[in-house]
Amino acid sequence: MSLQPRNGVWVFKDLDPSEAAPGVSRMVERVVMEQLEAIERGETLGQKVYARLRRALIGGAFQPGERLTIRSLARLMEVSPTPAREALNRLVAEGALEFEQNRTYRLPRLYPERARELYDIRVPLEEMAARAAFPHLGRAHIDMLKDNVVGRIAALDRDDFGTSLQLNRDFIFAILEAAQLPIALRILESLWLLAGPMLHLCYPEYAIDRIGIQRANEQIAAIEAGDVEALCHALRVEREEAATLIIAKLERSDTR
Amino acid sequence: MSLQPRNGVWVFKDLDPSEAAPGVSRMVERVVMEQLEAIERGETLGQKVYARLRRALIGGAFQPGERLTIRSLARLMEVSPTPAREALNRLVAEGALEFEQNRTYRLPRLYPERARELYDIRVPLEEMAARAAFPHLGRAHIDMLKDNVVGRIAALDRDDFGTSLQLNRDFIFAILEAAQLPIALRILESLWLLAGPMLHLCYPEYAIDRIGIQRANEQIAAIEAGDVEALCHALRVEREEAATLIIAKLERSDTR
DNA sequence: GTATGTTATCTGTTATAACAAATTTTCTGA
DNA sequence: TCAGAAAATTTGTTATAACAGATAACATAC
Repeated sequence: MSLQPRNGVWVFKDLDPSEAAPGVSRMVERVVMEQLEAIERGETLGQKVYARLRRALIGGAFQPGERLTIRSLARLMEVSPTPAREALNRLVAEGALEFEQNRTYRLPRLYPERARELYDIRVPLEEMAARAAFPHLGRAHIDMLKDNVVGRIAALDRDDFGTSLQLNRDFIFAILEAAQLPIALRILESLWLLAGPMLHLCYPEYAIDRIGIQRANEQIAAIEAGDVEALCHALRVEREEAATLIIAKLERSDTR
Repeated sequence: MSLQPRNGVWVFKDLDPSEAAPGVSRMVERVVMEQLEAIERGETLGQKVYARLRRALIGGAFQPGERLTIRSLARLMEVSPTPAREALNRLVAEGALEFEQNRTYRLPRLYPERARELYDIRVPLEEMAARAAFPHLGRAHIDMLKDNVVGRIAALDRDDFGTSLQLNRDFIFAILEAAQLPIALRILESLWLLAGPMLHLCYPEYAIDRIGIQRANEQIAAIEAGDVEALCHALRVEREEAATLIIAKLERSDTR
């Protein structure tokens, strides 16, 4: 498993065949070790592959429209095809990958309509969750959110967009998790996964003028003031701004 | 694969061990046939098992909290554990099954909070979809919906609650599909699957006074009148009535 | 050079065997 | 009769082999 930076993103994609067969006994040994390690923490290999692949997808490690194969993923993760296939199937079930007619796994292409739909779903769902979360948001949450914004500003100051995006995600889900709605949370997490490649596509551009920071501060202020409507309004505005930016970007680069 | 009626529902659940081993060669032969058959229509065995199991779950074939095992499902469907496990994992990814700490598959228990959450998610999502669908709803759709209601009344007249519930589902999704939002549709289908066992739990009770028919007619009238707000209002009212009934029922029978 | 047919490789799918952990059953001792 | 230990069974997990279909590479014929 070798990770490499590509276009400023951490990517693990080099399927160099030269390192594919480094002695079977050595490989089996390593697999067994990983297996034990995974079992130690109660995680199956399939879950581990899924988690890694998910992180890679959010991180923008793969190109939209790119094809993924069971065996290459298995080689990459140093497991057998079985858990690799399991991870791919789970991502297909979530909509993060597409399973085509000819039985190939592929990253969805990014069309403007897809971005539009994603936000049309997220906005009402997140608003519902925010309303449910509101009574549970106390001093501890507010402090955490403020720290989060401080961290984001610091990250932006040093052009660390990866950390900034991660903190952006943490901010949103800190609120959503407070709603204590497990089904909604699962859906929203899968929607974040679907949005991942898009966000990554134009995040520096979005973050550069720090409009997101401003919206975050508005949301914090609304929570402190006990104003649900203001929170929902700031939330809607932020998402709509992001959606507009992404859709515009996709429309410019839409070759279909 | 033997189906049997239980509590008025079609169930395939008898795992009588006596019919488990009807001669290996005979079984292999049948599996190969099924395999060829599945490939003919471009469907994998895993997809077939998934589709059947999904239908069974919606139909109320399993009790909430009931445990499912890979091998018993495999025996039941006359396939190997691999596609059976694939189907179970896919249902876990959708939230229709729970995967517990001790690595067992189990149907979620029905608590009032779960029903409440399900409707809190469905209502804003379906309203969004209905608004998106509205411009596409023409004469053909209206006629289809009217036919649907006629069929539902006829089904209720002969106490055919299974058909009535199926037509209820068709009515809802006829509108939702018109929105042409693939991601939203996928989510709403999985939510319908999650709601399946609940609906089935108290459907006759809900259908008996035909309040659903009344709401359906209101929705049709709203579409004919070109009144989006009226459509969404009728939709919200219908879902809220159903939610109230289900939650009340679950609270009465909640042993936790 | 282009088209066509053939071979080789790669693809996903599935059944199977082996393994460890959990569960159930059985046996044993009081 | 009951508690507890031991054996047997069942569980999910994973690697592997075999298979059919799809794709690619290559050679052959025009």
